[in-house]
Amino acid sequence: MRARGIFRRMAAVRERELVERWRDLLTTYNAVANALDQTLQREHGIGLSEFEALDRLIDAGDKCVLKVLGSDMYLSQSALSRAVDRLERQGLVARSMCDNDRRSIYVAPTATGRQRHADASSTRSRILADHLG
Amino acid sequence: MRARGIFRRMAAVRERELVERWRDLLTTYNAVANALDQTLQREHGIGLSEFEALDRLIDAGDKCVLKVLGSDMYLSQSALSRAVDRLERQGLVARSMCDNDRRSIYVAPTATGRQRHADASSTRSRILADHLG
DNA sequence: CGACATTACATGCGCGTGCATGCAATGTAC
DNA sequence: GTACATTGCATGCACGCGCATGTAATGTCG
Repeated sequence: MRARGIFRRMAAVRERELVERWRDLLTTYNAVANALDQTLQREHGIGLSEFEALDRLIDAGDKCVLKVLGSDMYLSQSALSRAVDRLERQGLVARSMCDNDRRSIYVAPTATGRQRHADASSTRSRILADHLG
Repeated sequence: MRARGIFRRMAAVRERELVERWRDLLTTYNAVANALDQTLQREHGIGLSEFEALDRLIDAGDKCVLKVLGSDMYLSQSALSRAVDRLERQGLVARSMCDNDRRSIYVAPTATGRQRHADASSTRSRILADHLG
């Protein structure tokens, strides 16, 4: 009887810890994400999702099928499609057909896109150092 | 000369670590937030923001000025106002006038709201244990 | 007292998101 | 070969968000 009470109390403590960790995650994420999004938008004219897509694209090499690019991202397929739309409209990436599988679409950064990414990367480092340093 | 190279390399390593931590934060947050939002919506008819508002309201005691409730939340003032709208429309909280300062508005959970919160809390614990355990 | 700034909240607006769907290309079964 | 399922991407739609603004109540200064 006494033992059951102890176990229940331990479980309750564990739950409170989880909730606290979750609230920390919520506030930290929103603070960093908002700061990044606003600063990138103001200083480089691109939002957070566009930058993340461009960043992972350049990380993956010069050319990447859209599906592969989306496979390790947090965005849904439609959100990524539209983020690439916005990047393309600014001339930062270019879509091209894939001959092997004509359903797939290659995305490649342009020279302008590479430059923009380099500029924005230092902004990202600054914001991340401010919030996560 | 050699020393400058070493420092630059150390700074680069530190930046890569920050970016990696940030990507972890992005993916973890989105995974937990999406799972929580969908499960709460499906099993209890409320979204993540509504639950967070209700949760903090009950944590703060029975009655709370809207401004105070928003002070430790990640949501903007307008987003919180509308989250409370949705909670009120479902009869889970009630707004009331504040006699001291008639600009302020009290928010209080109803009996139904307290019950819904208790039910949803166990769902939250389950999801958090799955993702952060 | 009156004029102006500030606070607390609600709301119009544009935008990015996920979901569901559409469409064309590919794979699979017979 | 034909019929059907599946894959990769684009798009209509509803919705929640932040920003800017509106509105009423309060504080402040002369």
